[in-house]
Amino acid sequence: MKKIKLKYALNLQKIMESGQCFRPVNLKNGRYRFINGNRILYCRQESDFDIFVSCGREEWDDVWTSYFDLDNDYDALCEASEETEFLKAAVEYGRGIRVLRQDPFEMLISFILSQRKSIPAIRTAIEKLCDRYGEAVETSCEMGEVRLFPRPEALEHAGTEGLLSCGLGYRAPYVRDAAERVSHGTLSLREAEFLDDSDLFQLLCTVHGVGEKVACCVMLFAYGRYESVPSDVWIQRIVEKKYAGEAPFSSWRGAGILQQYLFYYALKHKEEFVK
DNA sequence: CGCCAGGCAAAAG
DNA sequence: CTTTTGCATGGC
Repeated sequence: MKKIKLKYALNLQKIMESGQCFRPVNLKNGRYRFINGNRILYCRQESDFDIFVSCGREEWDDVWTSYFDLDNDYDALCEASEETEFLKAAVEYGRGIRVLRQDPFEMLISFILSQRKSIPAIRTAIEKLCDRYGEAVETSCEMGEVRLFPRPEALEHAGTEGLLSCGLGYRAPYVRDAAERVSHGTLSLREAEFLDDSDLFQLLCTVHGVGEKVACCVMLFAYGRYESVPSDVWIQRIVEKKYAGEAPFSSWRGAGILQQYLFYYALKHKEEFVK
């Protein structure tokens, strides 16, 4: 394990619980496991500014720094916005959260199947998909075998029946359609990187089962579009309770990042927000 | 058992 | 164009 000193606060537990990722785990021996594409990282947290990682310095700099968005000063974003009392409290409470830059296909599928599911149920469904259709990888740390998120071809060939057996329900055809389009090259998630926000949004919405909210999640969590602000039931509750029904987020720079603090705060204070 | 879940597409008004 | 409705299944 190599020790890394961080420029900005990073908190693995908060990231794991912030609803933007579904596969990272706390292994309960003080170690966390993150998966980014075909790379696997084990880490142990000493403080918000010191972690031990299983990779070398080179891989950390090349792969994980951008995954954890560690060149971005989130506190500066907060100060630059038209800050509200609640935003300040939420940023304080959630300090160490990072908006991860995750694999586009994984995000597309994950958020398509997330609709009308609780976060624990989303995790269960995704793990089943990985166990059945993901490539098995042996880790060097004697941590056993890990399954990667399935490739588009694997989900395409899983068939609606296979997807149904992972608990996808009525979303199975949506996932199949998306996997097929990516697998056939009809939808190029790599070229989508070069589209501006508006074109990217419209492209994502052409996928069956992708609406405004899912498209925003993919833009924010896979493509680093930090002005993208997914609006779901939790955000609507926050707007009602704390902003008198009118969301000021959309005008903030880095609104997607700041909104993530609000979302995390609400998730961890359910009593306060559930009607 | 009943209720709800990081919504969406299709139908109806 | 805006509003309503049906949706499969797991977690609690």
